[in-house]
Amino acid sequence: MSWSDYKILLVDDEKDILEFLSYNLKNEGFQIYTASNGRDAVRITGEIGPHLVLMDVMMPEMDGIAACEEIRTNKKLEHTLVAFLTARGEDFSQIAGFEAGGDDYITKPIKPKVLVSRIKALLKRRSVKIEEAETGSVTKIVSGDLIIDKERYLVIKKGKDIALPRKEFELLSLLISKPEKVFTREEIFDKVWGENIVVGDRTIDVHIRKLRKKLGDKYIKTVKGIGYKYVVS
Amino acid sequence: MSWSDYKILLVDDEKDILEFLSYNLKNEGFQIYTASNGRDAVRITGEIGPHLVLMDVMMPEMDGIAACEEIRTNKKLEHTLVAFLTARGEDFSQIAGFEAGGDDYITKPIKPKVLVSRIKALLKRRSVKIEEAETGSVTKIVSGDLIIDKERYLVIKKGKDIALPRKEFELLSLLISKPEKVFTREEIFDKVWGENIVVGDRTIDVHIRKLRKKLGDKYIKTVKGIGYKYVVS
DNA sequence: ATCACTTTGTAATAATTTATTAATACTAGT
DNA sequence: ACTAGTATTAATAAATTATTACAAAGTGAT
Repeated sequence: MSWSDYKILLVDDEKDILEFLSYNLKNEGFQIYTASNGRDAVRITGEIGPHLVLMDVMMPEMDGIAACEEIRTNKKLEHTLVAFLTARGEDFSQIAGFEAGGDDYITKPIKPKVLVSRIKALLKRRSVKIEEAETGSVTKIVSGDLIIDKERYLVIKKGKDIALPRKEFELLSLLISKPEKVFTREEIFDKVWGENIVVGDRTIDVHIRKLRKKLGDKYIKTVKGIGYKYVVS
Repeated sequence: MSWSDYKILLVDDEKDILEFLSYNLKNEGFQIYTASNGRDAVRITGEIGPHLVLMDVMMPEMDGIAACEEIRTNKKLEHTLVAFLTARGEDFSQIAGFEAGGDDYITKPIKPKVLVSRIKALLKRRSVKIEEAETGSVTKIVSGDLIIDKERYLVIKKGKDIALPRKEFELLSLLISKPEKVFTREEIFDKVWGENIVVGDRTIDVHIRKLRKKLGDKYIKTVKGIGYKYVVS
């Protein structure tokens, strides 16, 4: 998945800002759509299903927070990321934004470089779960250049199949289910081994080691004193 | 939310001071209420639910500390801020260390300008905790231009991720959980290290140093003789 | 049941990161 | 200028993770 596969909807009532954002993000290859108020934003989001909606908080017609809440009620858009733009100093808007279900907020003014890296980080942070039509259970997870195929119990890295033993597979699945989230050793034990199974302290490390050997070092990061997390390079 | 939406209860047994405070804060638009002893303060607080109680420590009937304790037992008032007024030279380490204690303390005499900015800082720069929907646990704390991301175990400063080791992360989390509140060294030891762990006197300083190095100097302020506080510039 | 093979877990120890101490310098308030 | 408290730094200790080799348990085919 390259940057040009991502659709981003920009929403702001000030034309200048819309142009500034648009220009900088188009330069990175993103597909850019725009809207100038909350109501349009909700409508367009429903139509095109963008990966990210980047939206001003204060707008006529419908403010960003209300629009975000609206978007969040649509089950089809549950994987859509919403980030808010707020002027420095509008503390309370920032806050409300998070509570409305925003994934990030970005303060204006912002330098193009910072804007772009922030947006890339946001987009990379998510993994896409593919559900089976009938049962609704997750059969594949796509994240970065890895695909977890739960049906076939293997990982596809850049088109190459890598078979993994059960424990290793489950460990990786767990970590990749929430990229960037740090899973504590305790959490890992609970979810991969089960609550009352007791194994030695270094067992997780060894499994992590084996995963790293098979996949490469860059996917699983150690957070010392806490646990491990899956990251998209 | 504008300043006139905030209710402040002033408590002092000296009429002059009450007038001084009242005059200056009314000028800023705050809704001001007054009481001249602790017992009244507790009663009025329960009745009107002020956003902030600004209270002298030494008072007849019921001193500020006892009144604060009382207020803290009321679940409905858990978001009420309590700040103490203390005469310069009074041993306010007692106050600061107090368990349910105040969120800030202000030394008399104080210039109107300083008073007002201090109060505004208290009211406005509250940090906001964002809870995860499922578990109800706090996953993010937003304050000023920092975001504490407990899930990813890192601090985001203007969109930049800064990874912190465990102790540093916990120390910062503690301080940022109540901006402007001074945490005594004792409190910090209790909450970050644990009640019976004993470490040397300079350990906290070193961790503060490391945080300052990574985040910049402006976030953590030393309050000599008492402890440290997180401030929003 | 046995063999060959895979998977899982353990133990020892190396490597690394983080925490703490200790010595010394600095600073603000009298 | 003195003092009490804080800052800074580098060295050292402690905690945690990585790595390796190997043992035990499981699997499947003959």
